[in-house]
Amino acid sequence: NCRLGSICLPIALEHDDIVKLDEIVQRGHPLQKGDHLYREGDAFTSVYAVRSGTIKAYRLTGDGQEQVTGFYFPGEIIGMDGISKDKYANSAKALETSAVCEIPFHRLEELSTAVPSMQRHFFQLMSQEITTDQQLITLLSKNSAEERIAALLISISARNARRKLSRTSFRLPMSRTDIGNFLGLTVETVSRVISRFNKQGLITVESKEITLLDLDSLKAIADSKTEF
Amino acid sequence: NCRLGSICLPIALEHDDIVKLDEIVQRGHPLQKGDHLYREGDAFTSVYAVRSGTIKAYRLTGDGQEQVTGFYFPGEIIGMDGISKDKYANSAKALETSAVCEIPFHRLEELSTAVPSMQRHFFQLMSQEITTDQQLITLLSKNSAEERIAALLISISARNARRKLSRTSFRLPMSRTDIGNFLGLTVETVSRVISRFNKQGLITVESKEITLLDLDSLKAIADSKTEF
DNA sequence: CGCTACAATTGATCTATGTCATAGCTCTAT
DNA sequence: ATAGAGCTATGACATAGATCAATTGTAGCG
Repeated sequence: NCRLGSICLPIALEHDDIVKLDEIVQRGHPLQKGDHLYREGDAFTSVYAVRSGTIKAYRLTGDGQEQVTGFYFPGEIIGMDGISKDKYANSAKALETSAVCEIPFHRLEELSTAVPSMQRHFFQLMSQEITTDQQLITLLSKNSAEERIAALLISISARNARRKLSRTSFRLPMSRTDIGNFLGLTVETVSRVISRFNKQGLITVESKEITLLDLDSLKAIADSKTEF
Repeated sequence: NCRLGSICLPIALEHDDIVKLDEIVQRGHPLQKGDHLYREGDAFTSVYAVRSGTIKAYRLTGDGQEQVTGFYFPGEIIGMDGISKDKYANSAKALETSAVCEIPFHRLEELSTAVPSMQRHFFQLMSQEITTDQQLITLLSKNSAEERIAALLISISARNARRKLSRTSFRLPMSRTDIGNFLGLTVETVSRVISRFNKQGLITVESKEITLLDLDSLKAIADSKTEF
């Protein structure tokens, strides 16, 4: 029922292998809004597939500020940053009621050794995370506030589409502060840009409910520099 | 002689396993300044361990600008971003005469299946790349020009130290333009900050030759927000 | 149901960094 | 050597976005 085979794992795996993976996955794990899945520095044990809800990943800077490093939606995998040092490099916190599948890493390693296609798939997931981070680097280093926010809206829209949800109408699970933090902007700037998009007729907003009225124009703004 | 065992692969591997790895590595590959190791979009075949010199990784944005995503020094591994889509997501170019060891990925996969510690090590390398990228994200989104440049200098210094080279005196292999591009700054800002550090007695510069006179102060500037 | 605390908006002002312009420097190739 | 093509440096000016401040909106909670 947690369709790992099709969502978390878009790559072709033999049916038998999916069954094997299925066996090591721990279900359940309901999280309330604000609950932590793990914290920066905790011993690394597992990666998690988001089943429902939204998870925010963030790390603390030297002076105690928060840096949001990603938002994770259903079907996405979180926690792979913990592998290198055997402890999580980020904290992960639920932005709303969420559920995740826990995948104990040592089991995943064993399975990867036994099943080469599983190993390959996991290499690909990690590589994917690298390229996603590099896209964010580009966004932060080259794009204006408007471009960054348009890119985020388009990204969320595309991820919704992948889950067969509306591409144009959805609820933003994160606060304006989190958006700003993720995109390297202040809350005020985020608020202003969103208001501007609203006035320009590109979107409609009622607090967190958002409707993208002119996807093409938003894409044009976002893609002016980078795909995201 | 290419001491893979100790530098590229700091993790403990059995002697026999190192020998096996050694067998699949292709030596040689001399690169002249400006030569490409691979280009964005090329079919992914191998990852590379830098043996000598410096390699710059970069990608092109939608409007054709360059975004530098990393500098790779001896002992570091480049090309892992290519795994997810079976083509390189970055171009890699030699900033000076360099040599690399080519590690064909399909051989590495086979070896990883056969040797669990090898698999684990490669997972760790990829995870390491993720956390490095996330540190850069933080740097770009939270830190001032001075902090970014101090952080880069400290990072290069630390990587030199790891190779038993001088921690305080070295040649910057990349141009000011590349530095700015990597750090999300313009050349002019890079130049000005470096001049300022010079005037403040923190460093000495003669074009690309640089000496860090006051490592502690530089660290204080860099670490004010983030380790790098 | 109303209180409280936090989230979002909006305006006024400030500032770090970008942009533009110029000039000197450095390396490479002839 | 020397010419040329890029690099690097530095100044003057412009601006996107930060900061500060005040107001309104919203969601938990007793």
